[in-house]
Amino acid sequence: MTPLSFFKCLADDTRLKTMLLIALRRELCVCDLQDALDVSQPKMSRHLAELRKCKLLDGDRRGQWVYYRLHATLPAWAKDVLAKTLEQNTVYLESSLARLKATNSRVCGS
Amino acid sequence: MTPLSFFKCLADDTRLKTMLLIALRRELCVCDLQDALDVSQPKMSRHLAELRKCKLLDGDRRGQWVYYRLHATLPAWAKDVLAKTLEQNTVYLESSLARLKATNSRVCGS
DNA sequence: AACATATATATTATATTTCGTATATATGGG
DNA sequence: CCCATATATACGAAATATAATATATATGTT
Repeated sequence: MTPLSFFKCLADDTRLKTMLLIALRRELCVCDLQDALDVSQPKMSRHLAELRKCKLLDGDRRGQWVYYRLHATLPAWAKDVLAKTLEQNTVYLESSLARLKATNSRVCGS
Repeated sequence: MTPLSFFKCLADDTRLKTMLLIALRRELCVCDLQDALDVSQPKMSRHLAELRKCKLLDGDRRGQWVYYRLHATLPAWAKDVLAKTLEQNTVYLESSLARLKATNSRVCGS
């Protein structure tokens, strides 16, 4: 993973928020993300596919749900970038986080 | 400057290398960058214009040359991102750095 | 097996980005 | 003022990215 491909992945609102939310929460399933980011199902899935392809994320299926987390091979500097960005940009994630919490208080997919 | 616009700026080879080189060397003039990155003059200028517009860089003219440096208002987290990226990706910058050194051993623009 | 839910992909249209070429502006030196 | 050099911008073409819609696959339930 080159720095360029890493930043290209972060250069889209859906993907950036996805990465930050997962960095924060360790793992999230597709429907959580979809609700938190308020995007259509295919849109969410497409962006996750790209993040998988670039090895930023890895997904594992548990029953009908697929849970995504940071890819095991994601370099330390990339994790640091996510952590720094997260720390200093709470406003950017605000509304997504609010929706995420609302979703999580229900059962996923209910 | 939102995290999204920041990462969009870094999502291009010319702009990313430009930012990293300037983070490393504090300031560089257009022709140095143009030589180091081996790109055409309008291409260099266009990307610098975008980095200026997004307030990642600031340029000041001294005589016929314009020197670029990190924008005074660039947030600390953004500088940290550049520093981390720089530290752990020497290979990515390798050849540009080599060309930069070669150029700097001459007078700029000779 | 039939059906519901979660997720992934394909197709096509649209929007955005990037680039090359040409041209404009700014500075410095005869 | 004329010319050379450095830098910036405008414009149209080509490449790339994104999205909506439709469809496919996988799992769980009855």
